[in-house]
Amino acid sequence: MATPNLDVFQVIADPSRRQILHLLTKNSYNINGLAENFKMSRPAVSKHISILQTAGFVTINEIGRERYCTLNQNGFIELQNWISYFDNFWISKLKKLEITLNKKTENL
Amino acid sequence: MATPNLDVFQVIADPSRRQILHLLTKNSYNINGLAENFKMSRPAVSKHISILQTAGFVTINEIGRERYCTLNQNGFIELQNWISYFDNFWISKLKKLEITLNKKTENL
DNA sequence: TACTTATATATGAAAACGGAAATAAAACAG
DNA sequence: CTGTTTTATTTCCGTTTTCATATATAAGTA
Repeated sequence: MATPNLDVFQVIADPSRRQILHLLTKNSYNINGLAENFKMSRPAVSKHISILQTAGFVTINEIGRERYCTLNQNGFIELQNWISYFDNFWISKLKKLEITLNKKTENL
Repeated sequence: MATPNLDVFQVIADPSRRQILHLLTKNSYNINGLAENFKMSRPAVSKHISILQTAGFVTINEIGRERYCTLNQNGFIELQNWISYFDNFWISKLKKLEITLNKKTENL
């Protein structure tokens, strides 16, 4: 299918894909089952799932001709790692503020 | 400027914008200062900053004709909230596994 | 064979990204 | 105060990418 190799940020940028992930927190679905919950066609869902799988957000269990999708944590971890870098920024900012305040209270 | 009102996911989907955010963890920059760190033009940087500001990732301090950009936590919090919903999914999955294991060990 | 589930391919529409040129506004030199 | 430079934005344009559909194909199932 030549699934485009999108990074995790591009993958979750699409609202339909986020909705799919949301659905998969409730249950495991095959492509048809997912498509019933959307207005888009089955080929469209199939492509999204392919993208989600490639990026590590979804795992597929093939049972006969059906493909059951469940959430995969890997994609989320990659996102979390990116955010945690900035968390450190806020934490160190708080520390600097704390130091500044301590110095000021010393002079009281 | 009619900045497109992108959601936080679309905002961080662009690599240039993520690079800008990364740079802003090191320092506060004005538009020119940012542009010096990229191959793109100043208008391009200006547009990205506008998008980042609208989405709550960046705060702008105007000093004369210059506009100094610093990180704003709001955008990151919105992202974190989305991810935390899925964190709960993994946690409850672990709990279910724990219960299953407990039942099995009861039978030993 | 007929039906179901899913993917592949080709196509079209919409949006994003970036550049160039024009515009706006503030700082500054003479 | 006039003209110039600097900083930044706006507008317009072209390219590229993304998303979705329709159609056709492949493979499992009854």
